[in-house]
Amino acid sequence: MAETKTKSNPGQSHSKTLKGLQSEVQSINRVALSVDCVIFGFDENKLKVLLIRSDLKKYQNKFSLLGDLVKPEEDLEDSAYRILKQRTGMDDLYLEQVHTFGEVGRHPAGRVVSVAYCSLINVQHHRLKTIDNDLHWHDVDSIKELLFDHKKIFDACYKWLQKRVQEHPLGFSLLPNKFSLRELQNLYEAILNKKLDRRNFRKKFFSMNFLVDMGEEEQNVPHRPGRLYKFDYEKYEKNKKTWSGIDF
Amino acid sequence: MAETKTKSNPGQSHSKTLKGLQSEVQSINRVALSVDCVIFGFDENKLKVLLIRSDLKKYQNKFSLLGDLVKPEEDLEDSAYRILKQRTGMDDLYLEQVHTFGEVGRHPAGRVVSVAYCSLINVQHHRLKTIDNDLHWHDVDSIKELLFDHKKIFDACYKWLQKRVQEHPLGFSLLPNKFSLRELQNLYEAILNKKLDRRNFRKKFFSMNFLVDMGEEEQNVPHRPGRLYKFDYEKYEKNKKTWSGIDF
DNA sequence: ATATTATTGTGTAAAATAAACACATTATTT
DNA sequence: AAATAATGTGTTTATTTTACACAATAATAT
Repeated sequence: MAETKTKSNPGQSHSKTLKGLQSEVQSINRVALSVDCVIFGFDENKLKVLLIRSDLKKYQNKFSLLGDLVKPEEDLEDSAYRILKQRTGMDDLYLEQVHTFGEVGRHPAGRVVSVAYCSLINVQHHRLKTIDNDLHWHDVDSIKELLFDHKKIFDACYKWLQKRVQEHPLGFSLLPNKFSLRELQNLYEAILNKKLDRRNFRKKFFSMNFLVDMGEEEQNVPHRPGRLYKFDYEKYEKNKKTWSGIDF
Repeated sequence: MAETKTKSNPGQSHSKTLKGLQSEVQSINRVALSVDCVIFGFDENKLKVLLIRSDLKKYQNKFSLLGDLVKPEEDLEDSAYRILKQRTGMDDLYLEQVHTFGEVGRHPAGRVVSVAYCSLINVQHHRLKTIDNDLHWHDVDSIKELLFDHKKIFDACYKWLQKRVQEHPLGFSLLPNKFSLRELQNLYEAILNKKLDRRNFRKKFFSMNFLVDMGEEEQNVPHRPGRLYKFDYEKYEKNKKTWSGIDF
């Protein structure tokens, strides 16, 4: 919040005290604030989203994003990290704020404004410590309806991801540390929902100079194994100025 | 907000009632929510931002963004439009949400989470109905310090604008309805803070097929006058698929 | 009137990037 | 040993971006 002034008193400023503002902030005009996380994963060559069956009896056959109220003494972003930790058992996940949804009627329990965050996780890691029986991965293209306005929130985050992944190297958060170029391409094809040219795809990523050849090969594939690479963040930072895209 | 479940009770769901959630939403965990608007203008070939001298006695020598608390019965976006209307007297301004700032200590009056909006206005129109003596246009490159964390909010919105203007035709909101290509280029140079090649600039905009030649020329310029154009939103919608950029 | 000034309006060539496309190689399976 | 299925690699073409110069025009100064 910034400066408020009564419309009837234009041109007269310095009329408010901090104390007056404090009481305004502490008593009236408050709303419930929540965070909803759209957590993407990548498994079996499909883009997935982590959902939970609604806690609420009335809505128990609907799926929902993972969210919670922001606590009064908690930074907004910390709130999102807390939800991720509670739900996945994982720390240090990729997390970015996408949009805030604040229509009056969006939540049946009253005025709840929700800040949407997008998170990307490595499904393999998550599998080992799945915490909650009601949490499930859903194919993104199977999402037809969600609780409240969560479909709208999901759509916004999915579009955001499709755009963002073409400008920033965030897809690696969805893959194991070591991956083949085929896996990387499958990921991009799943996110963008279109086929890409294999040779041009390889050329493009190699030219960006942030993939490190691990000198290893895929195991247990029923065909010639591909080389394994890892994403090197330092090399990314060093080279990103020289690329063509805005700031991939 | 979405689904909350006590950490101590994993795997057990459908445990909450809507009523229970309602009381949670209505009593505890509430915060003050505000909207802060970064209002850009373009005048004398410079990008400007509309600021107000702080209302608060304690901070009366600091400048501030234009904001207010969100009312309990007001859509978030409507809150932003209300602020714009109050401060500029103008309706139907370009407005887009940019980011939400929710650190615990960001506001001295208590916990205030703020949603930042970016707005673009035609300064010529605004001049005619300036409402408030404490409102002033500031060159964006003169902004060194603002109230609270408003500099951070401003920076985020300015970066957002620089990126957004290269993907969407929103710069026209900053210009008069009729403008010369030189004015348009000056605008882009001011926003991006760099020189552009005049011939390539013209070629690019003409190729996008949304500028309509008004058959008029500039008046009162001390040199050969340029032709005047207007931005045609319908033509933009019709042709935007055919361009090179992501979705300029 | 004339010259001067400042800016408009226009096209092409070179460079960089993106797109299209085929075949030999290598593990695995049969 | 043959069949399978995917890897690894380069070139050609099309498209996009960049760099760059000069004649035309209206206003101003002389």
